[in-house]
Amino acid sequence: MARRDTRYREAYNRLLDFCATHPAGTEMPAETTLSELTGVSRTVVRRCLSRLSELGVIAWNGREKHLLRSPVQDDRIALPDSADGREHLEQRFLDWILRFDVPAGTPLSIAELARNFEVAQHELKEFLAGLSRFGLVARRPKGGWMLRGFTKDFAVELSDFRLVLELDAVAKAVEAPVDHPIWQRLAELRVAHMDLSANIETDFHEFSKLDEAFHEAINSVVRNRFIAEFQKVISLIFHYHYMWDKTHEKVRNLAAINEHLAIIDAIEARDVQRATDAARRHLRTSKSTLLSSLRHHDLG
Amino acid sequence: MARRDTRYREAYNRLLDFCATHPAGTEMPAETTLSELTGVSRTVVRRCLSRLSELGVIAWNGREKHLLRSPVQDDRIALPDSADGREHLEQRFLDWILRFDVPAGTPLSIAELARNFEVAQHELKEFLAGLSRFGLVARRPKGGWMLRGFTKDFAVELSDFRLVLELDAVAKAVEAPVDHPIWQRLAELRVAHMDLSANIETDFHEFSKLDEAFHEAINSVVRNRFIAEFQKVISLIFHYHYMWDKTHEKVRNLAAINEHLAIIDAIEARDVQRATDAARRHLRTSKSTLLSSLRHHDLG
DNA sequence: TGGATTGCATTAAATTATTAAATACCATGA
DNA sequence: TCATGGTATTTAATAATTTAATGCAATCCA
Repeated sequence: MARRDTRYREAYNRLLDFCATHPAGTEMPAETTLSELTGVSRTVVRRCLSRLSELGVIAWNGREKHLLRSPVQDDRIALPDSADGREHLEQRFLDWILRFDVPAGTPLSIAELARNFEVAQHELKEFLAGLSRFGLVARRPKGGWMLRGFTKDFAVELSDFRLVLELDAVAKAVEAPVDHPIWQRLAELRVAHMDLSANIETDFHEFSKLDEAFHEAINSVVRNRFIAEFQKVISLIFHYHYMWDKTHEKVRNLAAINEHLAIIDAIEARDVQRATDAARRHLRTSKSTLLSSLRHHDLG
Repeated sequence: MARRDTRYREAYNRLLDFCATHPAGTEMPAETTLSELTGVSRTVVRRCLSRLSELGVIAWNGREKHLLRSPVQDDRIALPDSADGREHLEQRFLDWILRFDVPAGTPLSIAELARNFEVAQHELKEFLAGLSRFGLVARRPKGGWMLRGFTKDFAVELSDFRLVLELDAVAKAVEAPVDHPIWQRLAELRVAHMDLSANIETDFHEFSKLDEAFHEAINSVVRNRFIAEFQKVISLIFHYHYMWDKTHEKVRNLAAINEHLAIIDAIEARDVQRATDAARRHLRTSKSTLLSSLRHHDLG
């Protein structure tokens, strides 16, 4: 029960590795040194030394501690299979909402989500608490959480807000220094867009990912924690709702591809006016798609 | 240990009140009905009925449950003194940062904060997780949290962004319907500003609160979850840094009061151009104050 | 017979308790 | 005297526990 001792286990194995690089009889460094070496506190180092001493790998008596024998495979301590769960939790959570078309108002069960995503409940709670700051989820009156949808009015405002952020980003992109990674990125995106355009008949559903990549690239020139976080959620919401509206998907996506290309052209030409105009046009399309997807979803 | 039974206690007392309104012998309603009446689940209702039965207030046998006697004061169950902690946690936390001039990079101890603010540790953790979405706090590599500061570049961007949001808000305020609470609020704020202006010699440090109230009022016309949350943090950060710079505080605050009054005038006159110009002027002052406060703080 | 109600079991969420790890402080010895 | 080790205290992570909610089958009475 209680806290995991992964830290200790990892440090222990690392110390074992350290021992292996020295011959028997070698004097071990000070606890503080080992602590820095392994990146853990002295408390953990001492626990490790204790075990090393018990197993007879070292002799330990106060400051006197020297290597007795080379460690063998059997001395190693087992690690719990690395749960990289928290890493991509956001990605996976948003993806889940998208993929299963989770409707607004759905109660979110901490226990169930934690099971499915294989993370601890408290981690999921923290995660939801974070999302609630964006109004994406909210606490329910009698406890628990729910997914919040948004009304048409809100969708309009969100679109407008997105417009403001993205026009700013486009303007900054146009003025990015020549060695900024954005140029490389834009060149790649241009190719990807043209490829998809060529195979639009079959691969039109691939556009969603490309759209996300495109907007992320544009916004990457804005170095601002606040805006970056918001952009993540905004792009999620747009995607989320795009998914709902399957009507004319191919035609719509082809049109969007061309709008993207126009923006890329203008940015590469370093033409602010043309770039912001193109962006404005594209975002207007986006907005109406979002609104119509809301309508369709409400009817269904 | 474990979960609080406040819900049960409150429901129980409410049921007692209900019993008091009926004479002995009255048949009690169904569990479901009582559940709706008290706003808790049937599980809790049954626990309450159990106790009522034990104390001889009712006779309970399956569906047969009737009042035996009127409840007396002594039947009541004690409530834990209402911890409204979570309610104002944000306010109090931000206030603490402000008041004690907590510098960037300060490690935040969950345990200590939870003690000081008298909330449970897990609540504080959720709260910090929320703030981390705004980049205001962050996890430290070896666990725990820290307060993140921001660089001068970031302050500039934040100011610019604030400008965008607030100009939008001002423009919307000018077009607010006549029955919108903003008008009442603005009238009150005008009086408060003039009062403070009259007593500026002694009360100039009171401006900080007024400033917050003013900007909050302006932004209250924008009905958008995202922007609203954002504004909260922006206003916090501006306050936070205002506090650092004590130079010329009186003069600066008097100037700001007049700028505020100019904005109020223009909004009340429903003059968009004048209002946005006034706002732009005020926010320019704000920005330079923010930047100079950063400089002073860095030097100190 | 069927709709409402209860009894029971399952599941979830909130909160405490417990353990691992970090840190602070004192003691000691080269 | 300063680096190092010993010990105590404190903190953060997480499991365990309790309250509360919910779902389903059994049951009662019209």
